[in-house]
Amino acid sequence: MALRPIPAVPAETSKRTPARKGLRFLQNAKKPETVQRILLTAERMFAERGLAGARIDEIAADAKVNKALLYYYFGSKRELHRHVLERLFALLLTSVEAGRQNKGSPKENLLGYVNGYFDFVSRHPNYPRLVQREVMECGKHLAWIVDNYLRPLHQRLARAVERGITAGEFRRVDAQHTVTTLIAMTTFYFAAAPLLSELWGRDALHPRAVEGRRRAILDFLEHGLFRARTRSR
Amino acid sequence: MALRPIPAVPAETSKRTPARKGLRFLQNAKKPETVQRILLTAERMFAERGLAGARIDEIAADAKVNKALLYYYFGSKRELHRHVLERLFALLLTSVEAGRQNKGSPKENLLGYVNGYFDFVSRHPNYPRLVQREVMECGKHLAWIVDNYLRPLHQRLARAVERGITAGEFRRVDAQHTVTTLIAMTTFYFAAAPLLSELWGRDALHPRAVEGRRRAILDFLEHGLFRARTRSR
DNA sequence: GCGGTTTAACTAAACGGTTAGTCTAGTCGG
DNA sequence: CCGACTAGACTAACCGTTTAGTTAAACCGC
Repeated sequence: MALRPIPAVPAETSKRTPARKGLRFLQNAKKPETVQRILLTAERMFAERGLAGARIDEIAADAKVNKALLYYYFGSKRELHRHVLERLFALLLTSVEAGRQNKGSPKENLLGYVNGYFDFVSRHPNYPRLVQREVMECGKHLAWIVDNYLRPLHQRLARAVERGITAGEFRRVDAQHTVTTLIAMTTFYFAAAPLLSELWGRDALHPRAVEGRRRAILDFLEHGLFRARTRSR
Repeated sequence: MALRPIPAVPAETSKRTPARKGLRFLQNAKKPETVQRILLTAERMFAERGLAGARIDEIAADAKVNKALLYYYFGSKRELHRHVLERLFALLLTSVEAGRQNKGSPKENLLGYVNGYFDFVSRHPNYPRLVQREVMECGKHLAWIVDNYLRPLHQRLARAVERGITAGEFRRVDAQHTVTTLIAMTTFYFAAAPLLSELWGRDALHPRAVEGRRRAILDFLEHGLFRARTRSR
């Protein structure tokens, strides 16, 4: 049943991230497909079992390379994990960047963010589990992620909500909690997809199920946040 | 700041779960407080770092017992982990059982569940992280948890939603997705509490913050689910 | 074009630190 | 005496990491 592992999805853009010193594969990269295969396999494993639970041997075997190659490219398990995360965060940022529209009403603006985030996560279903894992342990690693990636996103969303409130399009809600709820509705669904598949007896990541989820979120959002002419307050 | 570990909370009832054969501490239990201390420490560690990430030596040291005592009582790391989970599930079931009210309108009924779940989670903030960890990996362990604990709960909630719809009190929403959203709004908040604390610069588990979250959820629920006279559809 | 050199990609196998789990010998309170 | 518990040494396996190579292609002077 739907408890098969969730495959990692490669980057949609062929151009790679700018060079980082000390990392061979980003400088010359004669065979980028191997590095990709390692990254995608690692993404899947880390999402499923976490940094501590994933096994280097298994990642190497699944990626069909010798495990020494992981060290040749990434230096250590932690570094590999960091690269998996950073790759996804970079994709998320560009994805959200692409989906935003500064013109348009606050409602259209917010819906752009919500749909953008939902699109990204449905294209990268491992992302929520990887981030959830980071977010659940209170280490300094977390602070770094928050400062560099999550806080900017949350602040944008919060501002979008506040603009909607001052424009009178949204109800007078708590912006912080509303953003949390928005993120939760998408993130939880994909992070708990194995559970929901088991629970419903059908694959929660099937495209039809995913679109159903999107509709449910937009519906809830519509009647939970937006002030319509026919509704009070 | 708010990145301190989240303490585990002991059972509210003094009576223990019925005896299981093969487990010394449940049969005679001359010093139940030691067993409790082990369980609560393990709960905190497993929530923070997961089964694979938590260290037996560290749990023993934090619980101020000799490591051999963990094996004396629980036999293995996995068994200890299983007991931590089962203890919490048992508490959850009794807690939800206590909070339900079959009389009353569908709305009151559903609110009873939502508040009951919220109360339980806010009293046991480690629960969401422990369960989230289980739910994210697709093992057979998951199927067992779902069948025994999660499915019954979800079904009750789904029926509560459906009754509200047929009674005309709720909008005509998808019951499954609505339940998922209800669970998500509470679960995600507490599971991601370390993140939110970091993000907001204040402790997300502080009682005032927790009550703020409850209000936000109920508000969202009110305007997202319930059909009011003044609202359309 | 051709031998020789370099370099990136990759491997087999060992190495060694960590850690779950065990054992012994014993203490202490009732 | 017995059951709860400790101190701490110990083991065996697991698993991250390293080493010491091999292969193949690109490069280069002639």
